[in-house]
Amino acid sequence: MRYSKGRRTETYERIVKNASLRIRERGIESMRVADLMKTAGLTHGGFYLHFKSRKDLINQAFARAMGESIERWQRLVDKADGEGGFADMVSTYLTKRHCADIARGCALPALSADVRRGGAAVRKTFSEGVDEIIELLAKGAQRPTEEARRDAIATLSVMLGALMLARATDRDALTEEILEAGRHAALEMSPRNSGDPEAGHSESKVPKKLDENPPKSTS
Amino acid sequence: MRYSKGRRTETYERIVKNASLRIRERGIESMRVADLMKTAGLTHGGFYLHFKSRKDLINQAFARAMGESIERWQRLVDKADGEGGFADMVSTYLTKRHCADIARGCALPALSADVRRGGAAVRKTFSEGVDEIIELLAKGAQRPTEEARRDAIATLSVMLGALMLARATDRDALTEEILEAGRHAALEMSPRNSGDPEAGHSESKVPKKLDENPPKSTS
DNA sequence: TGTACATCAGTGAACGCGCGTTCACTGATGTAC
DNA sequence: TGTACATCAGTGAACGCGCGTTCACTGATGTAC
Repeated sequence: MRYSKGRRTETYERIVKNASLRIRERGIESMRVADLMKTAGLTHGGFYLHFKSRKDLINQAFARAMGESIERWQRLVDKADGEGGFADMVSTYLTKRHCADIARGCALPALSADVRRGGAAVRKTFSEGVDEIIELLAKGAQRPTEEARRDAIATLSVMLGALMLARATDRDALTEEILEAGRHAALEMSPRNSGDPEAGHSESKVPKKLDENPPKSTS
Repeated sequence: MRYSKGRRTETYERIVKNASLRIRERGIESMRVADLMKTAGLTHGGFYLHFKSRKDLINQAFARAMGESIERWQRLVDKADGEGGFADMVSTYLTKRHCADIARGCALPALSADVRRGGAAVRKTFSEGVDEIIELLAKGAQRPTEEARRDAIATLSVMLGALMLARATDRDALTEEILEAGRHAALEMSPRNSGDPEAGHSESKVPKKLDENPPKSTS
């Protein structure tokens, strides 16, 4: 099995993949070289055959996480353009499931705080990625670019903000309430929903199926 | 000067204060005991006279940061109830100034990612604090509690999300564009602004003075 | 087909460094006389 | 008022541990003959 063609590339891919999950789960700086190699079924010594340094891997892994996230947004937007509209997109993003599955979830809520404290390469990748996602969200709207981008940013901000708050919160009722409020708000302000001010208020379109625990004031 | 009454308490306070700034600036896990003591003008050995462990200080410092942030929100809301309304609150929060001054800024955007990865004490303090802030924002609204809370959470989410995106971004034009979009959206959805759907569209109330660099698509 | 050799992904001991924590000691202050 | 002593916040050397990085070595595979 050893030396089968492309073996080295396979290993490289496996490490980057694992790292892209790990940094989302535990934070960029918490990534440990030996720990990661163990996860990949290897010992720590071989690491430097594939990467110049720990920081080098971090840059690769972060780029991978961003790339996946952009693809994810692309799929969500494609689906929104087909059936469902933004409602599906929003209610896929703001769920308990996405709350729990940070490792495979969107890189924006998982890593934006780490990016701010991170290196230049990471910040550049992030900025370009965010701009791409904004473009994705704004593209479909039949309105002036500037306005569409503004609403796209607003939608992205609520979704990001609500998911982060929901994840950091440790009381189930509050978590659910935040997700529900986020879904409601994101839908109201999405670029393709509010072409005219009236049409924006689409209460009935917000799917409620995810509310096992009806939101309630809890303090 | 040594042994003047309350000297020990003063030192304790100074360390907690410095730590509360430091964890916001660099993240909870990046806080170093020796480094922090140096900032307080002391050597590392004395640390354990005041704290049981590094984690103990982290809990204290985080509680301090949350406390300050809640007070900050209280002041913002008080001011909003007087003159200015929500416009002032929003445009104070979503500025380049707040972007830059993370250490003394709101703990929510600075630390919510760290909270998710943090200990039980930190998560509890955070959850209770967030609930308090939601209550603060919802209180003034003359509408059903549930609806007011929902809008309060939405406002908080955009402000948090937009500030985090703006901070993580490294291109000035994009940063400004995100702040502006956040200001616009937060104002539209604030609990006291949208008593009826029509009154909510208060474009003219969003202060534009902060746009030295007019937002533009940059990719 | 079988044997000797070259290749190179992966191994694991070792090194240096930073960091949290401990502990015997210091020395300025307050107090007893 | 002056002197001896007790107190205790703060000092800094030392310890153990985890981690990033290096490097001489291993051993399975592919190739030459």
